[in-house]
Amino acid sequence: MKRGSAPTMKDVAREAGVALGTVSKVFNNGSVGEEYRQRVLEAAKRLGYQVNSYARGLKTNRTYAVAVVLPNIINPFFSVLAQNLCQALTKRGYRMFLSITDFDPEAEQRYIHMAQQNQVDGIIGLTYNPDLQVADKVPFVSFDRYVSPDVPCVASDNFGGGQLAAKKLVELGCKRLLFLRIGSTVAGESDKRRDGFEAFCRGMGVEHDTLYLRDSDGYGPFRDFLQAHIHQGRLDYDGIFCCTDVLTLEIQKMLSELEVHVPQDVQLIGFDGTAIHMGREPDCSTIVQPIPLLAETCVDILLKEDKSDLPSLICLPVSYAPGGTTRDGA
Amino acid sequence: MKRGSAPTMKDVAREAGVALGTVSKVFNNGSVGEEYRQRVLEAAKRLGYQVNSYARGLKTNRTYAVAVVLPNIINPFFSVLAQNLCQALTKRGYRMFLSITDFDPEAEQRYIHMAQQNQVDGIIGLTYNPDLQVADKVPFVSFDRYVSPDVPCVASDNFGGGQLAAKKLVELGCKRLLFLRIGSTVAGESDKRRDGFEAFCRGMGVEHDTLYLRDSDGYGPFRDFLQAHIHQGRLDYDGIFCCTDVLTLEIQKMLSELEVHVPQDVQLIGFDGTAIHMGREPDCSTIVQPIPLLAETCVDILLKEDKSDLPSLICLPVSYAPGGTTRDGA
DNA sequence: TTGTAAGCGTTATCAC
DNA sequence: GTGATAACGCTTACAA
Repeated sequence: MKRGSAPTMKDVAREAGVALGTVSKVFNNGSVGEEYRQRVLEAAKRLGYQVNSYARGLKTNRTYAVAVVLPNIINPFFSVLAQNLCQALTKRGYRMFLSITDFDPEAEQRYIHMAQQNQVDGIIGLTYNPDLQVADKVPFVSFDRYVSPDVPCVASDNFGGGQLAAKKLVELGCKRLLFLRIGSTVAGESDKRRDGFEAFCRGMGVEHDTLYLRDSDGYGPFRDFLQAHIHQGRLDYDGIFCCTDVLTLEIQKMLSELEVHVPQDVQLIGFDGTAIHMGREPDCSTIVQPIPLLAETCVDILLKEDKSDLPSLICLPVSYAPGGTTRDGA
Repeated sequence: MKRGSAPTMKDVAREAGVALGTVSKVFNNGSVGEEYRQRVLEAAKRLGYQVNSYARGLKTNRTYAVAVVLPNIINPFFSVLAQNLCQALTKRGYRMFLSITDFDPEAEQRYIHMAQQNQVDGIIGLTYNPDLQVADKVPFVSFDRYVSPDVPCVASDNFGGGQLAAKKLVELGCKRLLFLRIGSTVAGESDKRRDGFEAFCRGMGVEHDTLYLRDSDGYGPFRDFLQAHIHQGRLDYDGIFCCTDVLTLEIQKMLSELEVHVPQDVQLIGFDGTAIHMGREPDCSTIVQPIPLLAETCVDILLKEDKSDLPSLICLPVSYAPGGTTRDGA
């Protein structure tokens, strides 16, 4: 053993007085005589030996590492997702190598490239690059976004969630509904929240409007819209479905400034339910995404050996949770 | 090139009609004739070649990967820290491999082991295992916790922060102060928040009390304590320093239920200021930890070539930010 | 400047 | 069941 550098299998073999191959077998659950196995294990412990996973990876082409590419982990939804992905991977003996893109399409592409170069066993990505190039050499699962026909996409049942939100509001007595959304210009699964909402309203003949903003617009237009729809102190709408919980809180704040009372004058339902997965009470009444299940599903699909019959879209069920912004007691 | 598997340098060499070593030099900025370089680059592009970093790592013993070990990334402080660490590492050409311990000392030890086995170039850990074993083979930087004499620890100036909080409250007119803390039983740098607070109060002759809970106690005792210290509708204290912003919000909620008004009747200062690093308004008046700087510092120290003159504790400066729970306008 | 060849620490294939 | 030996894809002397 060269001084200063870590011990290798060779060192262990010499220390234990066995052949190199025998040591390898011990660390790979091969069949080895019990006496030899003990000798090897003891020698390894004496030397403080650890398998060099890079050498192993070079040989086996499996690295037990998965790259996760996310816009950030500051947004609670992303951080809870990241945490659940990490745990799901760990449970299966994989390590998570995390990249933060800050919504930059070029960074997304760069990280995907890097990940491939680093021989990861797979990539899970939540990306906004409409023409993302992903080599089909390494398995890829996309979260909430369609990438290409052979890239499976995992998402919540956004359409169903939109329907559910509208249905709940109607059940809670609302007569005139509003859908509020702010987000990326890039098309994604979550756009279907609106589709589901409108489908339900149309189907039931419920009056409804929609305000659809892009991130760059900021919240200002929401305030203007709400203000313009207050007549004699009353808001024209008695039920609002917001595309995220974060937006719901923001709208609630605006309404409070406009002296419209939640949930007496108007009831609010958001989307995500992240707080629930953080062990907290929900911040608002909301459609809950099954984040732990989403994470497990991403990982399962990614690591599935048989890539032949991959579905191209997997929608997971959402649920409703009251949280103070509707008139169904928490 | 064997069909189905990725192209290697050998394939590129053959395709370009040059020797293997030449290809290697091209990808390592060695000196290669311009004509050869072009030939190699083109051949590489044609084949879609990417350097296999595992093979490279095996040879060079540098993997450009750093393990980050955190209790979770759901707590906003940790998630902002993780994000900043990730960015600091990326900036320097390193990848972040994240482990979530959920405060489990055994998991901490396990991940440290794993990280070493995976030949990372270093480990940054925020751990609660009082007798963590970390091989001195791989560089380790500890966040907020003393591990051993030769493991550098990076933390905010918690003592100074405690003093600053007390000083601010006194400047804002408080006469009788209270320090509230809940946290781990494991000793850490953040315990010094109390020390600094008390040192200031003693030095200035300010009346003060302290309530020091462990996580397992829950928030209940705080409520009892506050209730017991309300006489004729007035709280005995007019200034409270809470050990985190999360606790501050919790206390604020309790006080509101007890009909004590913040900041009129009592002023609150928290610790962390995480919201500021998320681009939000602070949730409460607070002592702000310089999270981006903390992350940069961890990474700088970890990757420092010359390990000879490592300080054992690096304290970074904190600052005060008003946020509505004190009587200095936001 | 370019090519050759010897490893890096494993795993895997064989003879034994 | 055990032990040589040849890869794996790359870097790096060293020779040409």
